[in-house]
Amino acid sequence: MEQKIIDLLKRSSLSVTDSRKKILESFFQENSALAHADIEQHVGDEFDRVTIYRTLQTFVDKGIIHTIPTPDNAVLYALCKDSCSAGHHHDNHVHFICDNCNKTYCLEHVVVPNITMPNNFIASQIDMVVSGVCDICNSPS
Amino acid sequence: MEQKIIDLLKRSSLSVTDSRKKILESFFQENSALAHADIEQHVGDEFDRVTIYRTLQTFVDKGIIHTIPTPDNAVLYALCKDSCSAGHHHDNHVHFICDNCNKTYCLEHVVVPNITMPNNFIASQIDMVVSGVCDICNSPS
DNA sequence: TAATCTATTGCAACATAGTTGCAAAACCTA
DNA sequence: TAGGTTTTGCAACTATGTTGCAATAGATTA
Repeated sequence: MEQKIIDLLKRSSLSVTDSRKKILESFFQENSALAHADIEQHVGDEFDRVTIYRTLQTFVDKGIIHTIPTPDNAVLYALCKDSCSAGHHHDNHVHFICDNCNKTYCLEHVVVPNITMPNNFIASQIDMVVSGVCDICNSPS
Repeated sequence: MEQKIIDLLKRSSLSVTDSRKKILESFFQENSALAHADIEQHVGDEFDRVTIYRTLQTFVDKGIIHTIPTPDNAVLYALCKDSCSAGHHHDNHVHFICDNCNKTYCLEHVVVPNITMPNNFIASQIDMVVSGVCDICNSPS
């Protein structure tokens, strides 16, 4: 784990610091999208609020994570898959927010469908966010 | 215009007040989705910030307007069409944000396509936000 | 249309989210 | 390990949104 994270940082030409390692660790451990507050909680008060903001921004810039728009307008961050490169996300999958457990998933295999735009409208980016009940919350206990 | 607004308020069993009239007027005049800040600007300092927040919330509750999630996580509000009733929006159209003029449109005639969910995921709501260049910005001047 | 009751507004205070400048500390390179 | 560079923490600030409560405006009924 430690090594995987260090490699990822180096590959993105970022210096390896404690806060970056800890924050990336949160994403690998949780395996779902995280809000700023989730991360703050996960790393404890080991790092300053500002550092977390700046680290997340850096990760977005480098294409390590991407942001997800949500219906209630909280900012969520999730790990990008390998196909993402700095500044150019191939982020055309659907996001799913569970109304029950509140987790957010990247549905990597559900591709955003094409839509027909009205005359003279040109689409460059499409965000699709589905909410409902996830597989875990939906399975019989 | 005045009468149309008063009727709409009465139909929603809301009392007719100056702030409600003025805020609704903004929506009818602009004919695009508005952020809280847009409205604050439009009505001037005639009304308190708090009043605007509460009025928008009331309108959402009554199904007069609906919120739109945006990729940069600003809250936008837009008029609901007649098919919306209190609490139950038939809000299955696509929203469009112009990267150039920054206006947000409800593409009333572009219906959110069906998607196939992974096993055991159940979708209850789908939000689709497209960004790009709108017809006005795209037409030759 | 005046009296009364209820709903709405404005104010003040607070809470949360996010940003910026700058000095101190940590990281990387050689 | 010495140097320059990057990152961090602190403090202060802005923007955004919320709550309680007293004052006011709207609706209702006689």
